[in-house]
Amino acid sequence: MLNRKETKELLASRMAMFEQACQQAGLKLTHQRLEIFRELATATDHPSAETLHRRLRQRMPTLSLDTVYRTLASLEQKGLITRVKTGESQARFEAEQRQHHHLVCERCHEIIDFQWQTFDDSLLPDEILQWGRIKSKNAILQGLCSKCLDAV
Amino acid sequence: MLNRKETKELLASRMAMFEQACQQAGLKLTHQRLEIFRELATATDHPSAETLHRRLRQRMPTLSLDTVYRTLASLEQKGLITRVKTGESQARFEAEQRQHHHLVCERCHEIIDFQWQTFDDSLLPDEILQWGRIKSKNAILQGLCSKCLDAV
DNA sequence: TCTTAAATAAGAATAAATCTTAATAGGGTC
DNA sequence: GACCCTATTAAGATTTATTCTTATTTAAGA
Repeated sequence: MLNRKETKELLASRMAMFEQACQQAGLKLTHQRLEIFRELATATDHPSAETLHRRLRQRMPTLSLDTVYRTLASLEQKGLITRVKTGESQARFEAEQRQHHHLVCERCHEIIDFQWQTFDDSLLPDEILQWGRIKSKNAILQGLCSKCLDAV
Repeated sequence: MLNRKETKELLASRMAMFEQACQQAGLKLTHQRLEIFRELATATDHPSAETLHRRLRQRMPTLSLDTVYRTLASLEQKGLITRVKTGESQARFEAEQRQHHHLVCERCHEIIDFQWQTFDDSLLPDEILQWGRIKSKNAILQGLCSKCLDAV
């Protein structure tokens, strides 16, 4: 695990990278955009727009929900964040862009990231290759987390 | 590929299995329920509730959209159909319950099923096992299908 | 500092899904 | 086959999630 100082430095470098990416993408460095990204980048629970808005409102009381939606959509479009594929009604997001996979609790909808090098290294079935251009390859595991198992 | 007669027989046996499953689940065999399932079972495009409703209305003009939504929800809850995990605003469904994986075009949102035995046989990373009870393990590939690649 | 286009807040509007209610229809019982 | 009971349905109202409209503000380049 990282200590507080290391975590802080990591975030600072992520924010610096984000600012650079925004400039290259032609996006202005607005306070709202920076804070929305920062909140998402520090969250580990793949929050929805509403959840982010609720959290950010603590420190930015005038932030509108629409701005959160609009910002998430534009950052997704520029490839700076990702919309998580779920079956839920509210869309959920993540800032993590390194290769990883998801473990989803079908009861509480918690989503956990995990690494799986063996999968990343595996070759695709041959029939797939003629389909088009594959851009990403991910695993989704579903089940019940231990908390939900206990809660029965 | 199957010929017309084989396809017809396959569907008949699926419908028989579905009827049995409904009875075991305590669901009445209503005309609407049977037709909604039949339509989904013969579709290969992972349709949304609205798409199913549009198709079914050709032969069932009084079918309400609400019934399609309600039926899909109850069949999902009984494990007879599956809600496909996408990032789209409209939920999409499939009747296929055999193990398979998805190939998704990020431009036209076409979803193709495929088999991947190597993946199915692979072992999960150790850290995962303590998380809870894993019920399913699937791969999602994303990219651009050949039609969309050509259309640029 | 000035300018300009992009971004924002607020509330209206739309889209997707669910709820309410009265009517209908499986499917078990006689 | 007629009857009954409850699940299911259609229709339209409602809720929830997201997007649009418009007037105002602000980042960032001249």
